[in-house]
Amino acid sequence: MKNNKESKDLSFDFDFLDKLVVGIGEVSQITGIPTRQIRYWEEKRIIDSLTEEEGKNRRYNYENIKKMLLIKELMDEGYTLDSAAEKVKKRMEMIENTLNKLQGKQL
Amino acid sequence: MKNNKESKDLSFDFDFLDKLVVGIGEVSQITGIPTRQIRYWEEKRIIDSLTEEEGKNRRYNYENIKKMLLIKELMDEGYTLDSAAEKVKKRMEMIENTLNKLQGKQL
DNA sequence: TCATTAATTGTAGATAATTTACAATTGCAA
DNA sequence: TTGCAATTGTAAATTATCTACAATTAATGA
Repeated sequence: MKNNKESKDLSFDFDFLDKLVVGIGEVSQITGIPTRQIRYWEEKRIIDSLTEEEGKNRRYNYENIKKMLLIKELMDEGYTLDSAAEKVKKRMEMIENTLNKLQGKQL
Repeated sequence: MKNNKESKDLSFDFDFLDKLVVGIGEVSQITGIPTRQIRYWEEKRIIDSLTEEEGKNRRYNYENIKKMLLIKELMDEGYTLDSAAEKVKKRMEMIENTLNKLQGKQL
């Protein structure tokens, strides 16, 4: 069953999350990770963005942001950037699953 | 019971929504409302933003964005801007309630 | 039809935020 | 102390947003 775009009650709002795309400044505010560091992670291909062309401003979706937060968490626990990034992949899959289940239930 | 910041499973993520603050460009992308129109609505005090000082870039939270979407919906149904804005207030309260309930239950 | 008001749209010039690129710095482990 | 990982600094260019003033379009009532 698809998420009904017309539903007015919007118990919660997965459509919103789907459309949610933000710039690097906002990501930095949300996550507490400095913009400089976000660019560095991207440069190292630890994370990626939705940015269309180079030179244009970077864009991130919920998944991107979530990934940064998870990596940050692990690094605070002592992981290196690379190992954290690796570990996060699996965690992301779990989250993806959880979200899908919730979405399926339409809350 | 407070939302536990440390919870790793993050069934869903109300902390995220709380921190979510985006610029006018993103709001425009998300809602489909042109930036020019968003500024106009703000000028008319139909909506508001979190912007700290004038001249700095506008910032919006989830509530702000939701309000715009609701107003847009009503105007599509034929309401005038002012009457839509008025009607939306009540609807916002209902949503606020729903969200609070969900948050209370921790999903 | 004409005037009036509501709603939106256009844009110039100034400012804010982000970009890339090159370089320096810091911390840690061998 | 050498080497690598991770981060940080910043200049100059570019992109995005800002305000302010004005024009345009649409609906309504006289």
